[in-house]
Amino acid sequence: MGMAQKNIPSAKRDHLVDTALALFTEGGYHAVGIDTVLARAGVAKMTLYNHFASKEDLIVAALARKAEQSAQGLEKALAEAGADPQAKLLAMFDWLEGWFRSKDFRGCIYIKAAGEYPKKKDKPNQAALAFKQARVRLLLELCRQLGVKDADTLAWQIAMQMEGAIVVASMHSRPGAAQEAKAAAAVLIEAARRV
Amino acid sequence: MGMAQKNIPSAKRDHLVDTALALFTEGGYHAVGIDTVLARAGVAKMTLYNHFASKEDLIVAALARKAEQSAQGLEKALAEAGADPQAKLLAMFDWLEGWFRSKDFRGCIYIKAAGEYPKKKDKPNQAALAFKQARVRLLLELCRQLGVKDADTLAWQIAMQMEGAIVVASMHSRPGAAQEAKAAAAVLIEAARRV
DNA sequence: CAAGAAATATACAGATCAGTCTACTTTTGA
DNA sequence: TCAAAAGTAGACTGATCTGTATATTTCTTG
Repeated sequence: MGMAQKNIPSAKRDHLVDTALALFTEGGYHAVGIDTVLARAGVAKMTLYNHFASKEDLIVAALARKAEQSAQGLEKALAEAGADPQAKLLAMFDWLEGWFRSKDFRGCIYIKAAGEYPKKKDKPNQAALAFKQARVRLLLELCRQLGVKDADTLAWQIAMQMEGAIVVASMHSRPGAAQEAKAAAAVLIEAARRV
Repeated sequence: MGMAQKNIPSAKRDHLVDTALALFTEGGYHAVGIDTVLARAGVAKMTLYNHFASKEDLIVAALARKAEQSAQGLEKALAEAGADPQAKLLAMFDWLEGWFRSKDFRGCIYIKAAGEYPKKKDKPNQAALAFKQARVRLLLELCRQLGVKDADTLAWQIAMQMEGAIVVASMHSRPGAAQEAKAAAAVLIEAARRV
């Protein structure tokens, strides 16, 4: 019978996830219905439910897809910044600016996912938190490499500067926020070095 | 006939807005239906639609109610901080921490509103942006009083530190983010003074 | 080619959604 | 007191929602 197994790679599944990511990014999670995604993807409803148990699972897959893309782009940007951890940290804000200035920038889908699925047990909420935690771990690792005394505090401060830049850039339509945040991060790093 | 006029003060209307604010804060805007709000408020559906043209208008009213409460609390905190603009700026982060540690802290309803109503023409989006703009204006005024050279940049940097603190506190369940952000703001202010 | 898997179209269930309508009751204020 | 205003109950649209059932077709691959 016509039943694909869940989580098995498939071109249709891939396309579905890509379409879902684009539409949820544009319109939000609750506001965009399954039927809209299916129509845009040109895929039958049963194909969706053969690959995913629920809409929330599709959302989680879309969040994971974005996480891959994001990690890939960021790793490249960090590699191009060279070996210096400070240069890498500051390069993250240039990378942010590139995102802010891309024509399809609609803010952070993880912040939005946590907003629309506020309960800790909600799968999109868990996926969003996991992504953010990974980013903080990356910041913490770089701050440790800086050799500053309180790497933990600095990492969270830079994390907040980044999250704030995303919020300001999206809500106020202010892509230049990235450079202001970068300058702030530089000041924070210098101050942390001096301690 | 039984038709109250829109935007006319009324105890029922007030209670409806309070209930809506609480429920939308907890569960999100699309996820919480009109019927849920009405049931919780103990109010008839026609009472809602006699006071508001649509659900979105009720959301806007709830956002406005929160803005009043927020402005009231913040003004008090700033007044208690004394006349020094730097003290006022740093006091904002203590005020943030109080909010983060309140048992009903669920993140920023304006960030969420902008996320769920992403189009600029959506009324909740406009209301959310207006609130955030007002806050930036307040920060800018305080930074100008500091007498630093680039008050504009400093104001946006502190704004980002605040927004980031809100995101981190809510997503990572980290109310202590407020103090880390406060320390960061102090560093940024000191650096801006030196220029 | 042939068999099995994958994807399809379509109809449907059952719930929920925002919003309307009507007739009735309660509250309010001159 | 009495009339207008405000609020209520409840049925009712008509749309939309997630998810399922079924029968058919297309694709893949040995």
